[in-house]
Amino acid sequence: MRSEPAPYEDDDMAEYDQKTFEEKWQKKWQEMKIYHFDFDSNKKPYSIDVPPRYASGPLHAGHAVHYTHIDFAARYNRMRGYNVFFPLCFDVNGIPIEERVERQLNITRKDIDRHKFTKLCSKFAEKNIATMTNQFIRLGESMDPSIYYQTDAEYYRRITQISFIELYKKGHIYKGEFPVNWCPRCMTAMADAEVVYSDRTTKLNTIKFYFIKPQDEQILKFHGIGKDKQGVYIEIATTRPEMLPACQIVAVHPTDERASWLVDQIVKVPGFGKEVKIVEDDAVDPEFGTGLVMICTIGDKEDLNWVFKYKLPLEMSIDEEGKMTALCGKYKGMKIEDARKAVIEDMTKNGLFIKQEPLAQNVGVCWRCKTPVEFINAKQWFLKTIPFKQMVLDTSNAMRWHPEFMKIRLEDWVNSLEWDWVISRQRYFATPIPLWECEQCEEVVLARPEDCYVDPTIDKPPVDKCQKCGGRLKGCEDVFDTWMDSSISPLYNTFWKRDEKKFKKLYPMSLRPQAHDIIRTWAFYTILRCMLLTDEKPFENIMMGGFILSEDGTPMHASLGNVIDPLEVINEYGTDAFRCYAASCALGEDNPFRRKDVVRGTKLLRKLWNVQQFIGNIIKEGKPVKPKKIQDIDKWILTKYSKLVKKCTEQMEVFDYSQAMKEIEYFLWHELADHYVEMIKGSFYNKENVDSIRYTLYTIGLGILKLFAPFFPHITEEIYWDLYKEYEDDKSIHVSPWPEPILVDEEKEKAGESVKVYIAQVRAWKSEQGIALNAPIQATTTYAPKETITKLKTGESVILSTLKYPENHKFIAGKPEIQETITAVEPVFSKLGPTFRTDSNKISNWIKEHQEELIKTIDSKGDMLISEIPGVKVVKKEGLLKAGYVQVKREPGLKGKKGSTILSFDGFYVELQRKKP
RNA sequence: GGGCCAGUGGUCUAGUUGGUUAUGACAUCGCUCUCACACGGCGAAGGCCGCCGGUUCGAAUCCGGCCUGGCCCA
Repeated sequence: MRSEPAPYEDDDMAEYDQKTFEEKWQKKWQEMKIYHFDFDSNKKPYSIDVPPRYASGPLHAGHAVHYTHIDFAARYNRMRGYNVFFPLCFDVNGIPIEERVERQLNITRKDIDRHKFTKLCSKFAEKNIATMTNQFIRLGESMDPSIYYQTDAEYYRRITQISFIELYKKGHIYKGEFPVNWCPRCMTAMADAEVVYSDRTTKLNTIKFYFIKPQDEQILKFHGIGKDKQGVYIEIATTRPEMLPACQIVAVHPTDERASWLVDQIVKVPGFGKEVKIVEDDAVDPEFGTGLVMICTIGDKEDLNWVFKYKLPLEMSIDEEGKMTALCGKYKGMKIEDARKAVIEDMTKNGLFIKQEPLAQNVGVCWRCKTPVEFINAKQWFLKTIPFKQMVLDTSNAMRWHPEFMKIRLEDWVNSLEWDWVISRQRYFATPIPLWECEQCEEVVLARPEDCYVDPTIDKPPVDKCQKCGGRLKGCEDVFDTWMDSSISPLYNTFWKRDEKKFKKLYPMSLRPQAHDIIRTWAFYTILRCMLLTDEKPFENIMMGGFILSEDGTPMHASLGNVIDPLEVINEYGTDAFRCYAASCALGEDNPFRRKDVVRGTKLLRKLWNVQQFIGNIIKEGKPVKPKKIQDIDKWILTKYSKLVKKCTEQMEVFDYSQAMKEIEYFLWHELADHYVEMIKGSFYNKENVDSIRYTLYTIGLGILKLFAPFFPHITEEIYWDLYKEYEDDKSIHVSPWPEPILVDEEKEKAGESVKVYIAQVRAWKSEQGIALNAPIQATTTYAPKETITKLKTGESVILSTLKYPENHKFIAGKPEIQETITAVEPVFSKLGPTFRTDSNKISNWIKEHQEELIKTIDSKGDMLISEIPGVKVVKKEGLLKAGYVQVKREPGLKGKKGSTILSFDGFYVELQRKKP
């Protein structure tokens, strides 16, 4: 690295080239290995349960922002002195990868050998992993590759399997025959979480159900009831006529006027002849169709409630492949859509069909292939969740949520749960369920934990045959829902069942960062599993990221073509600028991608660079020691800086990055650059208070660089090495300690503010008058109230330097002899309101309407009693002005003393010598 | 249909223990090259704070209803 700072006079000041040094540091950091978690360290660990990135494709800007937020936490805590555990990791199991591979090769998984297929999936994922690993580097992520994991590796799946065996032994796992969400295309069961809802138009068919008994003619007066030569019938509207063979009952709402006639009657299912009873149930929507509904096992979740309520048999009309079952008679083996058409055709032929009309419907579909989800009765493995609702809620309460309202979403989800978690999938590319079953008696033989990882479709069971009946054992072909893998990430990370000592040290983890769309899955399942296995919460903090939308405010979707590639942004503006946008995204809120904030980032970075170059020139002679006397204006900026450090630290602690960033930015740009630097420049070049200024600028320069370091790792490292490294021991700013407040002097801060205002006003005035800022002005006297003068005098040297050292200048307490007129008297609502309540409107109106009179009175008598306002009754004798009920606006006359001009600013006056003619 | 979040100048955004003059950025318009920075500095214009109602002396802020967008669920 460079050792000699460039001399100030030289033109070859450090060049600002963001992109070049970003690349340089990304390489160097890898060589320096500063982001490695140290297992032998005595430092307190700060462990992050990083979301293992799903390996189905490259990161988009939304992911990039989330991982950048996590990196802020990692870098901040590293500087706070923690031993940060921040693994690079990927999630590799599951259906989406299978699906991409199927689409890419134009095959289905059933076309080729199971194990060949999973190899293809691995290969596909590996390519994406390589791409994303590079993306993480380009994003400036300080992830640790030495604690890398991916969820499809045997070392990881092994832990999933062991956790299953443990849960099985604890009695939390069961195999059940249960209607499950089933995708007929993917041929797999799905968790509720995998069902998405989609609006589509379907057809509502009205068909005839004939009564088996003759009916009273009077019944015909009701709607939905008719008669033809075949007899009296009720009309029922259905979107699923192919499900008629599984029809169990017909229902009508209890308040329906037809209910008393219909309930307990028997009707015949059209086309199939089955006889079903009519019941009354208030779950029927009287507005829908004819207000009469048939209930089949089972068309949707609502039907399932009826199945339980009326204890209906689980007759299924649709099988696993989406074909009609034997129950459907002549329609057996037909596909759902074909069967629907055929049934309608046949009924039309037989006069059972009345009409068909379009219907907008919100239907549950497979989240992956958008095929409408069916329910089938299948044997599946379940993890009990319903008995543990309270446990999850209690655990969630024991963790700190950021932002807190996200916790409500988990609570709502938990409270609405009705079923246990279906953890088996009829897929290939996932963790095998580690058990064998007896082909005769279905006895379960679990794998031994020490044998895991096992693949029961290949590996032999621990025993030869069924211990119960001697039957042959068959390896389980089902695999786990991928959430079974990802929801033990805190256990994997902390060496559960691998290294008890490490586990004790690392569990629970410090932070779970994640996005809010997977609260019901990742957060919920993780809390559930970890509690069941360890009886302790998995993490201390949950940081919930919002959604990053496209620039137009719509969600990013490949199909919409609005996906933003973070590398494209980085190539154009640089990583630190992208991270500036990321920092501007408030936690937990939806943020559209704002290119402007990236551009703003480039400006901020340049400003930081320039300010630091200025400081660099001032500190180039060596590290300044703390001087015996720190000048007042330096105490002012050091106080402001110290308050910034304190506030910013608090905000970083609660992951409020957008706020923290804003504070630092404001301090840098305005307090430090616009005011402090401008104030001290003149006196510094004049060699006044040099030690104090050098110390102040070094302290703040380095401190602010550190505050920025988690956000802008590249530029801060570059500047650190350029300007500070030769005086500091830390080999990287990212492993240097977080700054501490230096001093807080409230009085000097207030005085400094007055000086700041004075100088800013003078500079603004010069700018307005078209006077060059470095031009001297012949100010002879500054007038102001006594206390303001006292404050201004503390900054006399910087004031004089700003005024460019007028020959003689005096501070005088009081007002210059000028004509000053009151222009307005305004009511002060915050004072009037609490005192006069209802009357305050009356008073303020009177003040507004009697300006002239009021101005006169105050001008001549100095004040006016509140009681003098007509209609106001007060006990105390109070002066309007004295009690603070009004504010007086004054304007100085333009005339000053002979030979001089008087300028008035807020609260002070500067007398200028007129130029000699 | 339900839960949560958001709705503030042309665009984006800060601000909610209620105080009448609402923050900043981008864009626009003046002025200005000053020895860190013209990708800078100084200034101007631009808002019935989504809509309607309520509470209050006073509402961007509290309450109720509605509309729009996002996420999740049914």
